[in-house]
Amino acid sequence: MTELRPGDASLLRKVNTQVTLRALRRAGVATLTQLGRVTGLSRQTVEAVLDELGERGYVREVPPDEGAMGRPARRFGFRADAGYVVGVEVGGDAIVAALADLNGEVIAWERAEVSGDAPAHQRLEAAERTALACVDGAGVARRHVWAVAAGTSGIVDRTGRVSLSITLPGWTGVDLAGLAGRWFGSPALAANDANLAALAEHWRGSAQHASDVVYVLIGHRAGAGILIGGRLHPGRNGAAGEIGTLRQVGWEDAARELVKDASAAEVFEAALGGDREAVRRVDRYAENLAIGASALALAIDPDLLVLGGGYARAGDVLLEPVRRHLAELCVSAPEVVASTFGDEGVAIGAVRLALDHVEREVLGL
Amino acid sequence: MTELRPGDASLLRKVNTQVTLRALRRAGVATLTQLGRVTGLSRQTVEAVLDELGERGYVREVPPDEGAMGRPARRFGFRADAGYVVGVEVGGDAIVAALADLNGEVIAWERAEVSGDAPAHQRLEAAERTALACVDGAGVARRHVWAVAAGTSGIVDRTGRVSLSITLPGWTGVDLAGLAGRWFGSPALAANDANLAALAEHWRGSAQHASDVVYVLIGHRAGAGILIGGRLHPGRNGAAGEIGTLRQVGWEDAARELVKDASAAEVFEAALGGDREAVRRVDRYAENLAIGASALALAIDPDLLVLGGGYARAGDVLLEPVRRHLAELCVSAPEVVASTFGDEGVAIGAVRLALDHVEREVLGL
DNA sequence: CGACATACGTGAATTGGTTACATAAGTGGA
DNA sequence: TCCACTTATGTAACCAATTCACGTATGTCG
Repeated sequence: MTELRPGDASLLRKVNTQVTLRALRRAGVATLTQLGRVTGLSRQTVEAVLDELGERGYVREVPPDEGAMGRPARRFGFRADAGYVVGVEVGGDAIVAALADLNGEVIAWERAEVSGDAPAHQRLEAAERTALACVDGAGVARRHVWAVAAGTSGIVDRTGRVSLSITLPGWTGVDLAGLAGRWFGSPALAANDANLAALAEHWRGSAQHASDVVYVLIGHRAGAGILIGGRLHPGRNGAAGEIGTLRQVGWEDAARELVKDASAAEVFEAALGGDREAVRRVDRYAENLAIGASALALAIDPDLLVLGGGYARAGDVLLEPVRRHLAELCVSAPEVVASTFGDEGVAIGAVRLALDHVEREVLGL
Repeated sequence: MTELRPGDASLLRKVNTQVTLRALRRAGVATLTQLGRVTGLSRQTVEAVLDELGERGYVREVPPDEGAMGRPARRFGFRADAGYVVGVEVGGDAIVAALADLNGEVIAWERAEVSGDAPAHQRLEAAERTALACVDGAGVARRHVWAVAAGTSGIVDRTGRVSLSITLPGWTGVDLAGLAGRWFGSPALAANDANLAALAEHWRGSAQHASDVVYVLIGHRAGAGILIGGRLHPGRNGAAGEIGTLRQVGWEDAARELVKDASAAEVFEAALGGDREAVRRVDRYAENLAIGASALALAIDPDLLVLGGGYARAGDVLLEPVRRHLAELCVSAPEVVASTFGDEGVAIGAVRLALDHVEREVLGL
């Protein structure tokens, strides 16, 4: 239930600040009159709001446009460089960090390899180093990082603690959000990697126009992330989408059978070339995948199913059989598309999560 | 995305009207000062709001309290009888209609049997007759019915049309909401029965304190309804929760095996008495149920799983083995409870859905 | 250089809300 | 019966946010 609070006059200003800010960010740079028109507010109100935002450092005046008719209008722009957020993927064999401004423009990447057998403390140190290097390398002051989000495999509870990890040694029980908060002394969040990848697709990828999304992250292990109404649905324990653990679904050994003796890329390549055995194996893998995916699709009836992660790069060689099997299994199968992002999806989703936090807590609402 | 509109002063009044109305409905009857205290608004504002609501017919002044200290305060109450809603279950072999006031108090029930083989038009006529009889019998004028909602088995799309029904003859394609709208000339909604039953449990049943709920309706056929954030999650095509159609899940023939030669009630009775064969059959049924339920639970990771419908009345004889199998299948199995409502759950959920519509559309927000 | 277009600046009016304080209308005890 | 006490009501002054109206400023174009 939405907690409904009474409103005095200052509520109006809050609402109109949000409206104006949103319009300004969409427009990039705009005049008072333009903002008044798109928001439906009077020019005077927009001006008052922008004055306030200017004092708080979120908005700056830019030089007026030249060559236009009439008196030149003052122009304003959102100060995307007023603050920054960091999104980090703490993966099995790599750390990926992204630094983004308040518009979500990624201005720096940093990447580091890490052994899959590395103990938790070592992985955490690598993550911290990578995040700090990313920020320092871009010449951004650390105190300007307003929020950090981290994504990792396994089940992450709502406090940002890894409550269960099967793949990473010593990872269960790690308070990822708590530790990440110390990197920059900022608020910090943590979530499951597939969930974040789903968020990324909804933000700037294949799922922009979908509201309910199931994202299946496929690689050595498969996991799923779920968006309901465009928002993360982690579930009570952060375990939503963990369908792979159901024996009947068969995600456990699906990947193992696929690769058996060759690398996954080789198998997909061979299947694309028409190799009978490879085609059969890919089809079998697709079927297993489709069983789990259909369980999710039937449960949630999403607008869209996105396949991402390493194996998704295979493209239609894999997508087609998945679509075929899914259609057999589902009453009304959702559209199936490939992820837009490659390795960066999780970090981009983490950036989005951190931005969500900033927009909620700092910019108000 | 929440469409963010600019606010002028009248927005404040809207917000404060909602706050006041909610406080008044919670309190039942209250004075201006009391409402001011709980809402955080000034007495004057509350008075102005209540004046308006009084003119619109939603609030009435009641005689002041006697015997209290100080000047007697004017007292106000929500006029729950300003309007009514009707909730109808259009089931396989019965129609159940409930008439409720704006507080959701059910003031009349009406029930009619209908043959499972009855063609669609006959079932629809029975539904209309039952709904009208319910309202007429309570002495409520038909024009005071502000909204109607109907629940039925099968997949109901977001326009309220039955897009797929396996059990009821000729039911696929019926525009249930459209037809129900003609009964009273009111707005009308339609949804899947399990979804509505879930809503009922969340409103006044076993799931009041849960936010994400999976409700499994078990009887001759099993279906599921899903609540996310306390709200209905029908999915893109209204098919969310239709996990039973997945072959691997085995809901298709679970019930058939259970009853085989006896009635379900007899089997549960026998199992309770310790009959080995009956216990074995119930356990097998519970396992099948748990497989499907665990797929839903893993997908959504709900706060609570509610078992309802005819078979759920068996109680712990069935619940216990379901819990046991579920714990084996799920990483972190949700709590499992029995539904609070018997046959009335769907109609009560329909009442809630109709009330939701009224509160949204008529009372504003 | 004047006509035109467009944005800016200011003041009054409106709406909705709050605080402060005098006044009204009960109860309870002397 | 009357007076103190308690609690609610009524009224006035004030504030915050917004809008509208209108005059003024500042550019371009012919």
